[in-house]
Amino acid sequence: MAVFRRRGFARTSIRDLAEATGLHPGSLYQAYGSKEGLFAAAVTTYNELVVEHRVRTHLDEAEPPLRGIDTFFASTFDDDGDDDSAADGPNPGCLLTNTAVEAHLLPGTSRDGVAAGLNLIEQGFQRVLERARQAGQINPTAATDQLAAQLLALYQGVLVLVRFGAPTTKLAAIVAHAVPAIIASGHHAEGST
Amino acid sequence: MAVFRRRGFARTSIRDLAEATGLHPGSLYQAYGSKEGLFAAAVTTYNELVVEHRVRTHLDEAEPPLRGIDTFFASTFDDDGDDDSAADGPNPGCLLTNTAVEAHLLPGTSRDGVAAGLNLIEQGFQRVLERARQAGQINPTAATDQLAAQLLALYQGVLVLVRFGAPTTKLAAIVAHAVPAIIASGHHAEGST
DNA sequence: ACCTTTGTTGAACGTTCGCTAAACAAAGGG
DNA sequence: CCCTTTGTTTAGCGAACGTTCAACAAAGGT
Repeated sequence: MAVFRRRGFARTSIRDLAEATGLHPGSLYQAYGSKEGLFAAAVTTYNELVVEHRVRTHLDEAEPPLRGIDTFFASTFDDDGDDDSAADGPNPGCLLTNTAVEAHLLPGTSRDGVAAGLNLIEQGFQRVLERARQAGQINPTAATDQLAAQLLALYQGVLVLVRFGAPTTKLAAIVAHAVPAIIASGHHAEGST
Repeated sequence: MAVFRRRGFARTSIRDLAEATGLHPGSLYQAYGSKEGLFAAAVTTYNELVVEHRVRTHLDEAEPPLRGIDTFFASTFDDDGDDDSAADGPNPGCLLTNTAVEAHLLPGTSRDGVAAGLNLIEQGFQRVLERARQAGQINPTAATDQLAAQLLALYQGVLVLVRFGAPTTKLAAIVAHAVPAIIASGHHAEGST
């Protein structure tokens, strides 16, 4: 899973995967049927182990709710993220983002996995925005589904820049301003009505 | 160039490129030295033919200035973009975005090309924001360099979702709300001071 | 016309790829 | 214990890969 995250599907060979898993090619084929099957399983596992965990930690359990959004973004480029990010070398970004740009060249199972992962994130954004609303942190009439979609787009963009190695200070500034701007647009637009 | 954009570096073979260019492998090697050299040249050409053109059309020449930002975003998923986008099949997104997530596995020349392209876009955003400021469309004290960085991140995220095949209506809604929210944050933050 | 330089072609090289199947090992059941 | 089933290993297959180079063609100069 980590190897796919760093190298992408096309550049990761079965031999790379054999080495990373400690299993030999025959076993991998026995278990997953093909390289694509293995990849789809890796995406699913990534969603379960990484995405769900991050969504739960930062979006479902953080207090105050809006603080969780900040840390969700910041943890993509801080060194306190998931295990893979702590490893030496360039930040691997997010398997979903890295895969999204090549997903149309993969079978539908991998694409469905990416879609599921993106949906986890978007729904997580929406839930935390609902919590923020109930906590009086944002306007009661803010369209949280719309805000969640916007945050997802921004999040993907930040991940691209993270992956490309943009300076951490720049990323932090982007997040510090753009996230509140988007969230506040619920306030602002309604406030001026 | 178009093949790289659709398939990425790793998945594009020299034979693909020979077919696309009409030149044989030996000629490609004579001219570019290696597959990586060819790729770096493709990124440079993409910046010159596609990115510069888009930046000039939408950001440098559009009136009113803020309208240009809208069309710059919208043309990533409308069918009236550059020639490649008009072709049949999934939207190829942006070569820079697609490359950014694998750039650390490529030589520095390609990475420099991606950095140059991203910079073209960011500087284009900043120039159009300056124009908007002079036209009285945004707050005179807005930090246009900061806004430009935020717009670049959002733009990259939109491109990821475009590439992944997100519904056009969803993308349009994201752009319609998030872009003005970010731009208005110059207004809003200063307005409340 | 002939020679030199530049550019192109096409076959083939060594390497790597995804994948397979026979051989082997481990686990389970009677 | 023996047999069957399941899982693993390992060598090797055919195909594809990036790249090279001898042969050929085209362009330029005298």
